[in-house]
Amino acid sequence: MELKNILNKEQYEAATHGEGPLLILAGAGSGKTRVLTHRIAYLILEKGISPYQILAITFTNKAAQEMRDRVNQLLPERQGEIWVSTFHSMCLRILRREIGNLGYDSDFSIYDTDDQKTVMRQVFKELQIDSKMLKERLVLSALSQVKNQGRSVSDYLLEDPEDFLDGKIRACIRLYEEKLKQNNALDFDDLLLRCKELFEKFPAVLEKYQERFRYILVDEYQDTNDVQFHLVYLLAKKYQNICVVGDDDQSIYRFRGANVENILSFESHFPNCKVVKLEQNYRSTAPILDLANVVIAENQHRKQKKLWTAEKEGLKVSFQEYESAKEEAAAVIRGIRDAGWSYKDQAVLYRTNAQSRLLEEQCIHWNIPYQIVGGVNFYQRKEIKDILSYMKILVNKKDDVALRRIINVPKRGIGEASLLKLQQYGESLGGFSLVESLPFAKAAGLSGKALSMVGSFQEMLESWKDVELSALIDRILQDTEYEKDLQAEGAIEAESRMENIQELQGKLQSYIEENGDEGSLSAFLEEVSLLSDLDRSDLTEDKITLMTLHGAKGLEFPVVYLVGLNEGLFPSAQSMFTPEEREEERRLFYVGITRAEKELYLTAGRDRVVHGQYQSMLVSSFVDDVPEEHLEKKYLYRKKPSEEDIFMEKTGRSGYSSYLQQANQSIKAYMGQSDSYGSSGSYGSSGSYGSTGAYGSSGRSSSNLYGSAGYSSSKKPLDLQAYQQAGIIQKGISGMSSGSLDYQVGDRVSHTKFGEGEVLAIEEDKKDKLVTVLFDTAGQKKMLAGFAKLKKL
DNA sequence: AGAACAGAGGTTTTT
DNA sequence: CCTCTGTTCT
Repeated sequence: MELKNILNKEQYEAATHGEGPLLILAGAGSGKTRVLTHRIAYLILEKGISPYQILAITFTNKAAQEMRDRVNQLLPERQGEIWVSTFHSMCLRILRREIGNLGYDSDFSIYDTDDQKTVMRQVFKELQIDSKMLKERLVLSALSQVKNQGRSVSDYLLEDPEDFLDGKIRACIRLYEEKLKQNNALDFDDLLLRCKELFEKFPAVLEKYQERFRYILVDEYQDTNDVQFHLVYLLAKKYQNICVVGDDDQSIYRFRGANVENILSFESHFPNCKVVKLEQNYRSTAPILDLANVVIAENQHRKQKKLWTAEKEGLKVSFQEYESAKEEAAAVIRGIRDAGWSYKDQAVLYRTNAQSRLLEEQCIHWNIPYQIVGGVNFYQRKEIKDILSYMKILVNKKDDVALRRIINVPKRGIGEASLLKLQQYGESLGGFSLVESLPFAKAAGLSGKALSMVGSFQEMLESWKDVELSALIDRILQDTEYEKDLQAEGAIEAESRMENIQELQGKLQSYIEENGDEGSLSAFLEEVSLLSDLDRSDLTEDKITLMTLHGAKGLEFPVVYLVGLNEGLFPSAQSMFTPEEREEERRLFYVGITRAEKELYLTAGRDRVVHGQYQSMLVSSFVDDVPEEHLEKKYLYRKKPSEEDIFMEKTGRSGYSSYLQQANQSIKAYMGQSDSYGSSGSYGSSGSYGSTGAYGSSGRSSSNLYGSAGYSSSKKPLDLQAYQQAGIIQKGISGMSSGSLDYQVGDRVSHTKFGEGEVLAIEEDKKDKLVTVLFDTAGQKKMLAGFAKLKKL
């Protein structure tokens, strides 16, 4: 093969690198998949490596599929021998074989985010924790963090809690872990963590896989988290034939534990490593690439590099602000309709899934075929999860979560009371799960209708034992009369749900065709449990694509619209506080820009509905920051308003700077005399301050922004409302929830994002207590309500 | 046990 | 605004 003619110098160098570690720093659009696939082909054809010894890891199933396809094109006769999989599916495959070592049954279930929440809700109930005080997702994210760092959860639980709240969190985690074990279930994070533990505790097992996978390739390495790094490290340790590809500028998964350091310090983990930089971009025109370079150059923490292209021509990139998000959506969709491109060549990208709705409405209105990728996951839909739960309990008899989900769907008159009896009886038998306890319903004390229904339910399960896999879904639908139950919701709804079930059936059918006799129910469930909606998308149909920026990673389109470039939305309001978060948002912007091949349009809408109320938003600072020569900008009315303007608009007064001074003095004075406790006051309790970018009236419902919510306090140390208006302090930053915990006025506290602060007031706001804290971080004063992320010092 | 009602809370991003 | 949760009533 004349690789030299197909690849450029650097690509060639990377593809034909021999033994030893290799780091490929591949900029956006620099042909990294090409390099990876050719490298695989090179190893097999030129180096005589057996395909069996190659492991390629990607981030999504879709990417895995694409790589498989492209490798197959190069090596049609060696299909299927190479392991191309995601981290999760790789670990799953290994665990299915080896998890016996860790004391699990190999028929374990996999719990997705919803299942995790279900379990955590049970935990809260059992520990009698009020979900006002602690949020399920807070505990789950704490746990996820531990797991993603590759720490052993049992070690973590041995540590002393840092405070009261932390103690509660740990108690929840302990019980959660017990429950998962009881249910013979693993969550997503467990798949990785257990696999790592397996390798560490059983050297023989590790060695087996080290021997097997002599050559390892990892794509999107910048988004690996610590466990993933360890897995790679362990597997590659012996032979050091590890090749990773990534771009630190495209690291956008920090929120789920991705650690950019993994790629930045790869060279120190694998000392004799060869580094290849791919900087020539083959995707985008010069103006697009130019904008991308300007944007990403603002980030401090990155490896220096500059993409270039031979493609000098190209349409200039433009930015347009619209009156409202609705008009923005309309203009974009009309633009798509009138463009000379086919629909499938055009994509609209946005920051949050919620933004898809306006666009969808416009597509319907203008009759444009569209496809929303992501959002509500197919596999998380109620009807799909129901059917899958029926299937799950046939495989894993310990899966109480699945059983509870469907034992009364459709309604059978088996309620909470009956389940409790069953559960208790099962426990008395020595750890019987609910499914295992079903035959003992009578002994457990059930009677009447519930008893007979449990009996027939159990017979039904029994009768499914010998049903052919291909007929199973139909049988379930038939025996449970599931469709009848759906009808209750309404005919249209039922129809679409049945369509989804048919799609699942189709999925099962093609699974059976692919796997033949090898296919089993448990293997099917396993495959399905790791699929996401992104994997379902078919980008070859002639429809425009709507998706989040995260979903767009790794894809490219001739024409791209980046919508919703409003401060508070993108960059997101919750990620503007630390430089790291801001940089990550900017990388996301960069990823968006670099998806475009020929044309790129940036847009914003001034007014948009947030929580049912209109908010007027500023143009994103990401747009403001770009000099005119790189981006043609059309603001609607004016440039970004000054602080003075904002103050004017809100208060109708001038003299912002003297006001600011006065305000600062007042705060200082207050902090100085903070031993005089007891002040309380409810201010601004209308609480719709969502985004920091909101600065007031759009003429519609601005009153809530600085409106009349009563300030009632006997002592009135601060004119808090005024401070809010002046933008010195903020209240109601989302992500912090209200509740009650033992804080007192004057306590020093620390917050994960804002650093140290002092409890300023504890207010009684209807039912909930609100803890209000004044933070003084990096010279900026911030007011927060709630305590979810607070630690007492 | 189940339906009907009221109220609170919630929006990043995903394997 | 819309969805999910908890409560009350049958």
